[in-house]
This record gives sequence, structure tokens and C-alpha cells, in this order.
Amino acid sequence: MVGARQASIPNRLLAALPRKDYRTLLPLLEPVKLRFGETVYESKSQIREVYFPNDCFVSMLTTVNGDRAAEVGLIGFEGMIGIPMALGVAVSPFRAVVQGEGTAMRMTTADFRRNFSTSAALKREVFLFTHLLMIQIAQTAACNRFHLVTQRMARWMLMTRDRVNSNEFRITQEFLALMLGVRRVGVTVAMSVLRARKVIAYRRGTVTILDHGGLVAAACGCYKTVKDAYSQAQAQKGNSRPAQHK
Amino acid sequence: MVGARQASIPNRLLAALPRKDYRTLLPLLEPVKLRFGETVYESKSQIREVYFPNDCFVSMLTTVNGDRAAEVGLIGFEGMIGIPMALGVAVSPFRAVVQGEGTAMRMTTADFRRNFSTSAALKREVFLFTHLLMIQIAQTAACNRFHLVTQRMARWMLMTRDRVNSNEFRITQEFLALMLGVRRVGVTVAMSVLRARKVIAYRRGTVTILDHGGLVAAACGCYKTVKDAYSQAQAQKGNSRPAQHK
DNA sequence: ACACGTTTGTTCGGCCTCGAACATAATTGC
DNA sequence: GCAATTATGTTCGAGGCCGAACAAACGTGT
Repeated sequence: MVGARQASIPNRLLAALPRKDYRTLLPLLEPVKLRFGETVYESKSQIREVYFPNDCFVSMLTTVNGDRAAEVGLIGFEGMIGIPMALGVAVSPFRAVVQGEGTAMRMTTADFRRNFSTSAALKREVFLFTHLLMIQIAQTAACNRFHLVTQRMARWMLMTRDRVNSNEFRITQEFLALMLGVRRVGVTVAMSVLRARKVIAYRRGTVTILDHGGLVAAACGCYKTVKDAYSQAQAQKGNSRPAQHK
Repeated sequence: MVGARQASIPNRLLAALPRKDYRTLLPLLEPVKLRFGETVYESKSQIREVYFPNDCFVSMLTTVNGDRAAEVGLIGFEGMIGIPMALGVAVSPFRAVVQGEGTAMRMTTADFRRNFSTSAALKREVFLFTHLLMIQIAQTAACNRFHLVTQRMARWMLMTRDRVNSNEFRITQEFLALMLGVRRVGVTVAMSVLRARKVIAYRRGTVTILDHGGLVAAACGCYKTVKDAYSQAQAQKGNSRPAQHK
């Protein structure tokens, strides 16, 4: 019955903590609503709070030449926003923008710092996520180099789907183009190709995945690579801590 | 006289440690020679040792589709090879290949783990470097998306220059093409453009930077962005620890 | 000095993405 | 219901990089 606890704690990172550690954190966690488009951290700004998404998700963006930006990472309920804090840095190198509206548990940096140094379990979970985030960013680097717009867009949709846990979500082509760092027209074409194949449907700001397998086929292997890294990490935890349910 | 100690300890990360912490580590550090092209870690392989480069430097490569690879990070004397160990993971997600021949200080994972948990200074330095590496990888992601071969190649040469501390270094176009994830011909063209501008000179496996400023101008801003992040981190340390020399 | 392998240079057609401009459709506010 | 705004669709020429194939120059070892 490992799943029972997870059901009541949407954020996977928090859910993976021993009950004792979680109880200590709970009074310090404030549920907040994150609205679509909201900037959680400006690039190079001070980090004042960290966030554990419940059902929202946030894009990490890096800027080049001061204007053009591209998404380098996507973080949802599987992780935490504010990873630099875990590495002893209170400044966010990335811009963090809410991509999927929803709620998150917020904690002040002071509280986080205090508990981070005392809870070995929190450290372990946060560092593991840091590692996975690094893999995601690195894969994005390679993906940006090699793969076509349609492939990268399909990957983005799949990553989003995994975080909203639904085959339908709101997104405009304009916004998606910003994330992928391409022209909007490029997204228009890519989306209509997938629509013609009946892989997705969409209308003014809403995309529906019709054929999940087809979308995976349309995406590059980067989706699977990153996803496998995540699930393998989960599996490792399960194996290395067989006594967790005690 | 902060510099005096650094002069005898080539690796900056080790050099930044308090003398006491460094003394503890020293007997565990084995100097090894890393030869050009040598694979330090295979992707997804177990990490058995971590390395603190003295004058060598190592590329971190990510693979897509199992065959094509691209460099996502370059690590030299400013850092450590084996960052996943700091995050509690003993498997390298990347392939690590020696790019610049030289020596490094090697430590077994067991020794690293032991000392990592007891030396707050080592932790601080390694985590700070982890953060900087993450910035480097993210910038590479954006760079791969937006910038032309010539720009990215110029950036690569500058990053290499900073790590060999020399305006001349050995590299073939074929190898450089592998790192950048482009065709060799693309590198040939890009290099001849820079040669025509008298920014670089080269002959069969050796590149010489003639005009550093010109090369910076030819590179994209990503070079400066990442470099600034590194030097800012150093400055922060200097400010926050004014009593370090005691 | 010579032969061989390695490294660098050149060319070709084709595809993807670019920037720009303009056209149509859906939603919102009044 | 109508106007204004937002979102999506279409087209154009240009440029960069692609894979492939072939040519020339350099260096090494015998």
C-alpha cells in the first residue's frame, strides 16, 4: 500500500519522504495557486521561495542575446522549483514561467535551508531530482541540435501530457513556438501535419491527443530517453529501500 | 596571498578548499594521466572514481537515437568529473571523453562519498560547480537551437582555450564536428572563414588563436554568458568569505 | 624517398527553417 | 449583433545545413 500515501500528497518528491520528515515540513508548506504565464523566478533574480508543484508545471527558460529564449526544462509534480537552493545558490539562472496552471506547495528559502540540512530524506529526493533535471536539460541540448520541429513539438506535448495527466490541455501555437524557440508558423505547420495524421486535434488554444502511440512515434527518442531515466530512478529507489513500508 | 595556495593546486575546486579539508583529501588523491580520446565514463555505466582535472579537460556527451552524439558540457581544472556522485547517483548519464590530454587527481567513489559527507567545504565547492555545470548545459541547449556553426565553433575554441590556458591546441576538424554535432565539412568551412579573417590559423590537427577579441566577436554571446556565471560565482565566494585567509 | 593513411578542401542537389507579409477564422467585449 | 482582438493558416524567396561523393594536401613510418 505504498500508493496510499502518495494519493494524498500530489507532489511526488514530497510523497517519497518518510512520514516523519513530511510531517515536519507540512506546517511550513503553504498551498498557492500559480496562474498561467506567471513568472515564478526572473532570470538572475533572488530565490525567495521554493515550490513543490501539485498539479501545475513550470518551464525553465534560458535567454540568448538578451531577447530570444528557449525552454530547457519542464518541471511538474515530480520535482521542485528552485533547485539552485539545494546547491547552495539563492539566485535562479533561469526564468521560470508557469506553463500549466494549478497549485503548488510553497516554502520560504529560510525554511527550506533549515530543513534541507536536517532531513537526509529530503536531501536525497531533491538531489535525485536535480540529477534527473540535469539529464532533461542535457537531452534538450542534443534534441535542439538534431531533431525537427515536428519531433520536438511532439516531445513537448508528451511531456506536458505526463504532467497534466490528461490528453487535453490549453496551449496556443504562439506560446508553444516561444518554448521551442521557433516561429509560430513552424508550429502551425507541424500541428497540422499531426492533425492530418489524426494524432492530435486542436482548436484555438486547446490541444487534444488522439493517438498517444502515434504521438510517441512522431516524437524523437529524447522523450523516451528522459522518461526512462525518471522511471529507472523510481525503480532504483524501490529496490534499494525494500523496508520503506515499515 | 590567496593565490599562493592555488599555484600549487592546479584544480581550482580543490584549491578553494580550506587547508585542513584539503590535507584530509590529499592522501586519497591519485594523480593519473588521461590520454586524448580516452573514455572516462561510458554512458549509463557505473562511476567508480571521480576526477579533479589538473590540466586536462573532458567533454560530456549525450546520445540521441543510440548513435549520434553531441557535447553538452566541457569540464577542466575548474571542476570535477563525476558530478552525479555528489547527487547520490553512481551512474553517469553522459559519456565522458578526454578532450585535452593531461593529468587529473583521481579518487575512488568510496573515498569521495566518505569525505563528501564530512567536509562541508567540499560539499559547498562541488555543489557550486554542479550549479555552474547546469548553467553551461542549459546554455548549450539554447545555443544549439539558435546559433550558427561558426559561432558555436568559435565558442568551443574559446572554452577550450580557457582550459588549456594556451592559444594553441590540437584538434582535428573531424573531432570538432563530432563535438558540435555537425558534418566535418561544416567545420572546414567555418574554420576557413575564421582563417580568412585572420582570427585563427591551423594546420593538420593544430589550431592557433591569433585574434582573441576577433574570436569572441565571432562567437555567440553564450560564451560570455557562461563565463560570466563562473567568474561571478568566484566573486561571490570572495565576498562572502573575507576571512578565508586566516 | 616513397607509399600509405590521415586530414583538409570542394562541389552537388535537396530539405528545413528562417523572416516577412498577408489572409482567414474564432472568441471576446460592448 | 458587431467590432475589436486574438488565434490560426498560407505563401514567398533566402540562407544554412544536410548527406554524399570526390579531390588534394599533409605527415608518418619504413
